[in-house]
Amino acid sequence: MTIPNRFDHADAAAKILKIWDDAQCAHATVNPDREPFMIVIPPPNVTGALHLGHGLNNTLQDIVIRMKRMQGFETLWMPGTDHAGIATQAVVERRLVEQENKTRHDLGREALVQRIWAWKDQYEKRILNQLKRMGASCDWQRTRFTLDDQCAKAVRVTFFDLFTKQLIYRGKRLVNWDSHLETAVSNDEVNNVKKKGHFWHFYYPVIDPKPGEPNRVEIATTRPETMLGDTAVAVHPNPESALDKVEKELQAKLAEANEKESAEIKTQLEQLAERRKTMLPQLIQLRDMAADGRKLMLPLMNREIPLVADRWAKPELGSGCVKITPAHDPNDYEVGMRADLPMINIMNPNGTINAEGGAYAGMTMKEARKKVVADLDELELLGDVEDREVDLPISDRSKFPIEPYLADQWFVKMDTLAQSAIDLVADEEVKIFPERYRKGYLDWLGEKRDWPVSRQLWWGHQIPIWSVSRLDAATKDELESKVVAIIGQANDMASYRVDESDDGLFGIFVCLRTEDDPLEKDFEELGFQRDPDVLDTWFSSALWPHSTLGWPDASAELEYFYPTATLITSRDIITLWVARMVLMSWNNLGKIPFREVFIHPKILDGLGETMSKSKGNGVDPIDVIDKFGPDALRFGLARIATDTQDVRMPVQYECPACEKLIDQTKKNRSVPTVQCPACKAVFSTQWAESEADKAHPRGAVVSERFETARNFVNKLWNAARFVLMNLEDYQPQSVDVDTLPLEDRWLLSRLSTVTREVTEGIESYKYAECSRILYDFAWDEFCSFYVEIAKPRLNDEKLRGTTQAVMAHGLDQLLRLLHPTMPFVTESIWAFLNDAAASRGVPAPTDPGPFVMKAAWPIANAQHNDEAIEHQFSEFQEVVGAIRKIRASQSIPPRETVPVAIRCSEASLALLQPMTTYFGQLAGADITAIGPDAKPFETDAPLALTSLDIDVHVDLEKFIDVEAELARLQKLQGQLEKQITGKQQKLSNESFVARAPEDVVARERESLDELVRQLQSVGGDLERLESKTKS
RNA sequence: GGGCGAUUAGCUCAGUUGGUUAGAGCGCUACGUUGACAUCGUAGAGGUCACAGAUUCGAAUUCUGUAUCGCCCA
Repeated sequence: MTIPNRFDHADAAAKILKIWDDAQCAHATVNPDREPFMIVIPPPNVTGALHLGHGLNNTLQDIVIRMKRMQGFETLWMPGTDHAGIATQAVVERRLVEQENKTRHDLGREALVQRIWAWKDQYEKRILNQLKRMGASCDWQRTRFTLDDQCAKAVRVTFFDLFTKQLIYRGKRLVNWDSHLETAVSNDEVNNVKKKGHFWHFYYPVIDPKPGEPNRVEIATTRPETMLGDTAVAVHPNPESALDKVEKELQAKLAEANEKESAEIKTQLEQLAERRKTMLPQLIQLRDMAADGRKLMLPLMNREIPLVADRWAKPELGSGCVKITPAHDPNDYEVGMRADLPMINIMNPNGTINAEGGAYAGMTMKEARKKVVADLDELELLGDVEDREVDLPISDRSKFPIEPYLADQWFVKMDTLAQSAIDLVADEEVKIFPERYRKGYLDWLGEKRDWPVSRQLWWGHQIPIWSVSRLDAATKDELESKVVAIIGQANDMASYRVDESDDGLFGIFVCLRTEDDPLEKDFEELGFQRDPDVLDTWFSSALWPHSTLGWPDASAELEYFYPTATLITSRDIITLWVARMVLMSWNNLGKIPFREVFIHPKILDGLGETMSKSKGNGVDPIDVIDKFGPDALRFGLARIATDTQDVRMPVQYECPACEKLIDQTKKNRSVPTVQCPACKAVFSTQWAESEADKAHPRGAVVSERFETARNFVNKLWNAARFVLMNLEDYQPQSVDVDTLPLEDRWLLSRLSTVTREVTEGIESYKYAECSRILYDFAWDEFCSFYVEIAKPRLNDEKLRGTTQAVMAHGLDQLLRLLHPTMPFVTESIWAFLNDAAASRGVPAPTDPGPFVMKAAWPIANAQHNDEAIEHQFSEFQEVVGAIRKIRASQSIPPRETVPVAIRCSEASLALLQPMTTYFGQLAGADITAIGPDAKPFETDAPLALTSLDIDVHVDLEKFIDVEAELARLQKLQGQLEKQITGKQQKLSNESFVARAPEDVVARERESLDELVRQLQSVGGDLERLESKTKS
């Protein structure tokens, strides 16, 4: 058998994928003979290709899925993608502008949607291919898309149900308006950035002031243009008590403050006192004027606006008065609601000033701002202009500033829905890991804020509501009776509601349960029009676990697989997605969607920033796979998935010419070409646009963090290669475990422990720990010790057969345990192992099956677990280590064999005697004496293993380097003395001796004794060596 | 402003209920390639566990505060 000494992942992976696919290894069916286990994939957005974060997310899911499949569950991993309304439409629109200089309105709804479908097809294909190449064992025959017919049906039925339950209502609400995309975006899609701005002070004249009253009021704003929509100026209803309250808080803070803070607070208190003196009387006067109904003249618009008393005005800040623009500021909106103020919308959907802005109509916000300030200045109504840092809300989708905007939106009432999702997590029906994320989930739902679900987009599930509005009472009654007549008996398919608006007019809203219902036409003939808006993407994602299984239709799959077992996702969508899946599942099915949720860390780049394509630091999993292989990608990700903290992963460009890795910096990650510092070749990056730049070969962005994992794959491959090379004459045989030599029983015991730890670890999402356990076991125990010991045994005809049996079993078990993390290399080796040892196992050989992917997961054999054996073996390992240390300090060449004498107890002798030959293999040692009577050599290098009561002596006759030996012993002596001093101090501390538990004290005493003995022995050795050099 | 988390070797991270000399990988140093593996082996150097207090016989670990960083919410 010839096996190459490198695992050719590129060649193997494609073949293995095909074999699995042909054998339908990942296909799940309803199978009453097995217990079901299902996970739904968090559907990736079709907006763009997958990055390393997806790589992590899907690797973790696949590890669980693969283990469960091997454990015999009927395992379904449901794949699919998400249409990601705003994000995807925004990308396509941006390209439209860039490439054709067209807007969506130039194209029209149908044509734009068609373009987005084309985009979706392209990226869905790419994404699914990425997942497949990573080895994700999804049931690809069931692949879904949040906008496909089945999901659409689920969305429609759910929406109708909520509408019928009166949980969907229409409201004018202040929304975050993206005036570039011309849609509302949710709070979660808004980022606040700090920007330098100004604080402009204006004066509004008072109309008919009474004697003694001021003739103008000062207000200040960071957004002057909004004054066009002002409908009031507010002053605090009780400025004195408000100031008292502020002062009280400051005093309380002062009492607890440190020196530095207290100075600051004192200054604030002084300012407050000053304000009380100079401004309070005026604020009280203004409050009284407000009570008396005094009005102000809004400049530029020449509109009378009231002076109102409202707690939103802060007497401790600025002039103490605040302008109120209810239609363009969230806080002012609240004031407007409280004081029943008119709400004047001054903005067009595209962000320009509308007719309400009078002379300013048609200007952009920016232009209007400039002009308003200039005009007020002209009128001598402009006061100070301060520099100030302001929070500027930016749309995460378009990167344009957000305008608060009053718009008609559909809302889902969250009250009872949210409560159900709270209860289910609070009662641990749904468990969230790590547990700390529970709080955020519960707090967010606890606010029970209604969910605005309208999106002014074309890409998504169009809202199934037809409406007629602005009807007077009589017309309403007439139309309503017609609606009732049309609906008639079909009230399970159509539903309506009537709303009265502020101005006493009515609107009628009809919701239809199914797509293309013939009733549509009937309503349209009555003048009903379908709402052009689409639903928030999360509405369809919220149904994902059950819509993918066929809901609302009854399906055998739904019956069998639901609820799913676990959801593995990232923390930023706990509220947006996880919470909504819980409440929607409860609403639609009365069931939880999943029993557990695991939140995994995020991957950051070397600078601690999130990876993203727009920064240029994003890593494509495919690039990592091409360079390091899919197993290395997966193992490399799994081993960093702890539950504590996000992971930093420094990234590099790979020079396509010389393969050197070049660290990414803020500078070089945003340039179109980079010159390799090693070979001076120039390569292009994702930013290359000009033909000249693109002509250079592309440099992939990867991370050297995957080298460790790649090396591990190689180590496993080569260990397997060794095993396979020594199985040529393998014959299956049963093994009597009790009569096996120590090293075999040690391996079996370790396998039992590792199997238990890994099984429990994967079940509790401890990926990093499992990876480490497997890495250490495979490398440091199986390879470094078991295989090394097996070498001489395989040359011994008497031992060869059993050795082959145990070794084949060890490799077999290791492959199974590693398979969920490293599916390709393990499947590849599995095929070779099946050729060499078709039947294998301890104690009795069995048929392992054609695929490790479908092989049985190991069960920790408690009978093989033997602590005494493991302890004994570690004695052996320590002796090996001692010999190696002495050799290294003496620079004895590895190929030289050195005589070694081991002084030990009778018990240790019994253990070590049968293993003497292995010291040769592992430490190049020839054991000349072993047992209680073993003596030092004439030219001796000793090392005492006091805790084991073993002295290791190496004969240096042929190699003695006195200086080196003296140095080694002196260093040892120094270390011992330091430790002894520490222990002595500890033990001379009376309260330690008195108060620490007895066993701790006893252990300290014992170890001190041992150290002293060792020091004496080293002292003796030193003396002998010194006298020898003198003689 | 509120909440959550982090700070351990040059880098990236582990570190169970407080108890021998705080670990790993990469990087670094020295030595070593005819048979599984140089994507390797053996050994070594490298740490005031962010800082300041408190609790305790004993603190990387528990508590309080400070600083810095990250995320979420307002």
